Amino acid sequence: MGDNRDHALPEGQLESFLPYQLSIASNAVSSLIAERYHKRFALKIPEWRVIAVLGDAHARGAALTQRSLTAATLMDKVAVNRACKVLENRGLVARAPNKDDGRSHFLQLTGEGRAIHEEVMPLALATERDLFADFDAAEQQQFRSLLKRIRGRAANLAEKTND
Amino acid sequence: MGDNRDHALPEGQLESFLPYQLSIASNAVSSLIAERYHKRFALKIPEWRVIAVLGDAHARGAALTQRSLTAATLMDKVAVNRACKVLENRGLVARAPNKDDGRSHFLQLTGEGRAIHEEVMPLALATERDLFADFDAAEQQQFRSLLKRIRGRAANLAEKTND
DNA sequence: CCGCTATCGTTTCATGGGAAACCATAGTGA
DNA sequence: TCACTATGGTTTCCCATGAAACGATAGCGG
Repeated sequence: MGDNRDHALPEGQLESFLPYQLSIASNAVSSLIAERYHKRFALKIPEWRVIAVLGDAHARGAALTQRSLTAATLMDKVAVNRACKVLENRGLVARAPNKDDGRSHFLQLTGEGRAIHEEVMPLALATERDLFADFDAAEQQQFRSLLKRIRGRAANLAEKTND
Repeated sequence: MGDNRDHALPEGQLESFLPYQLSIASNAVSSLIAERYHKRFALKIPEWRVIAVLGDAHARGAALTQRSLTAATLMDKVAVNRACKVLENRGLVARAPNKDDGRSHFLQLTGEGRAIHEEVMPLALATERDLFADFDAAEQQQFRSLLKRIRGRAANLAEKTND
């Protein structure tokens, strides 16, 4: 028995475990994006998401509270708050009082914020294109649909487990 | 104009951004799994992964160093070390000296560890089945393949960016 | 054998992110 | 109007994670 040697694993069960594959794929993608945004705009992903949503809102002539940002980004309200503070300090976002509710403010992109948004979105879309360059249209659609189903399924199972 | 009101977003650009969908789907799945493992075995995901790989190795009569665990799980060496320490303290994993290299040890599941492994794997597979219950075989295969391609792509782009 | 460098594992440190506690304001019912 | 509860936002605390520093051993070249 000197066979107990250390060696690399030839395709263990972990490799074929779908949630594992999902996790590492997602991590790889997130890392790439985080790196690009950080390098070019010194923005973190939560901040970028807020900009994306606020830019969207601005195009529709709307301003949003943190509450609706939380809903729109699926991020934690703390994460939203932190991102907003950073963006406000950088002068990319401004707060306006909400006369209907003294607890909250309306947030919107400043001129500078919109300028960043104009640059940021193309980088996002370019990165998406880079990543999915060798997916044809049908595959992209399929991928979207599979992800959505999985997400629904997981949420569904989670609430059942929480009893 | 009093149109600047706060309201939920009707399908912004973020919603359709594929990396975003990937991220939230992955989070939902990971949370579900983490919750289940924590509830039934008080194991965290890194610990579970180590058990999975060591169980695999045991079936092949092999013992592994932390180094190869790191390679096999794609986790950080610190994460591997921490998981191993926890498992060792719980008596699920034992260290044997490595006579060829005084810096490392061979790790393997104890009897109790194997017993847990026997319980843990079915739960993993059941969860996988739960999650992908409404995917037919072709869809699962497709999903696997798409994930693998994306992962490769992202890794590829990342190294190009790191220059 | 003696240094020099590389590698394994461990510890320490910094950062990110979520949970819970907290404050202020809103809304509701007596 | 006066409690009482609910909610938006903020702060605080804690845990998970990865980077960097570190100690110990290995391996290599003189």
